[in-house]
Amino acid sequence: MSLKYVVLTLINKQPQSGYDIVKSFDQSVGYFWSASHQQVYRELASLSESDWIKFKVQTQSDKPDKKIYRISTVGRTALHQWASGPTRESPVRETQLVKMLNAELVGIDVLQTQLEQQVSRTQQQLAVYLSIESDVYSPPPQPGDTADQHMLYLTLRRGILGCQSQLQWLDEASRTLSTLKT
Amino acid sequence: MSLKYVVLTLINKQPQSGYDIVKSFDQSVGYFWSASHQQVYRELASLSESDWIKFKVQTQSDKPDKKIYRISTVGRTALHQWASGPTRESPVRETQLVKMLNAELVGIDVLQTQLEQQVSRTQQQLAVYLSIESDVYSPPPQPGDTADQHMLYLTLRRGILGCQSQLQWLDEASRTLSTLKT
DNA sequence: TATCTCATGTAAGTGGTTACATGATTGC
DNA sequence: GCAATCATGTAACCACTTACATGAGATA
Repeated sequence: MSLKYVVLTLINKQPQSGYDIVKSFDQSVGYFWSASHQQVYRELASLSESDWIKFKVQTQSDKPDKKIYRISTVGRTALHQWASGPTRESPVRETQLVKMLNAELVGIDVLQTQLEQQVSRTQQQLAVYLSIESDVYSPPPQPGDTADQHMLYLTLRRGILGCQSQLQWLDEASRTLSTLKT
Repeated sequence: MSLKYVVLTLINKQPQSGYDIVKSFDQSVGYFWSASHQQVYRELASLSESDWIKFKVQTQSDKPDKKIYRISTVGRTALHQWASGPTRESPVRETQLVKMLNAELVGIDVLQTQLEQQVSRTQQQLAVYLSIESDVYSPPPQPGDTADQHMLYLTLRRGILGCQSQLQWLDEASRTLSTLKT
């Protein structure tokens, strides 16, 4: 799939270690892509083997050594080609909806509890995104700013809008379940 | 993951053949889960092997024979247990956002074209959902209707809200790209 | 003494995609 | 004759998860 290109994108922006990339997945890139450290290290190994990236070992006295990866010319070409191509929509997979279809089997109460948990998780997530928006992006990027800044803001916006849409559905769903209980 | 349980859910509602299940994925269940026929048949084989489902071959004179699957007692217990348990949020993966981060590499024009394609695909999708909503669910399910009907409607609503949120973001993103071009 | 952060990996198993394969019937 | 629908599968490969593993320095 495209984890390969996510990793390439990050290395293209800034030469860095596998550990740094993992941190990006936990933080900034995390609101539109997730990956575990095992995936990242395996991807780095395979990208390195196909010569899309190169690395140099950087020794450190106080911390373990790290490998600093940078993109190669072929790598940048490949990234360009991929990013220019058409985008296929990613497959939909919503576990909660499957469970909802089993309403008669599990009972309404169980579903309500599950939805409540989703509400609080989504609200927390949204709160994080909104605080980033007001801390980092107020005012939002202006025409004079770099394309990069605009794009990062747009990815954050995607996260925010997604959460809000999710919450709206969760509200509809909770109301429906309530009416079914009486 | 939970493809296993999606298949179980469908068989639990109504004993049916693999082919029927594949059709469900292309149609109704399609707006919150996707699966290819290969996946479905493999899942049926493995569910059958673990005795969560049973099948009988139904011979047909005009069409090829089919295997009609039904859920077993252990299968229903397993489904109940899974559906009652906590739901983890599914990992986020949005390819287009990764491409957006490469704005400086590929250029704004390319991204605009990609977004336009996403807009038209999403609009088509939304139109389909909305027509189902007005054809099948007007008026929407009332308190007296079956839980199943309410749940099916909610899954449709999830699809609609998702499309609308996506379109809202696409609009924001397109505007941003326009301002960057000048 | 125990846990956290930094930094890297291997191994086994499951889930998912792509391509290949068959064979009968119906409709244009 | 060609494509579509019905109905089932296999094989190879790629993506992803879970668990296991190491080892040093920092902090409580």
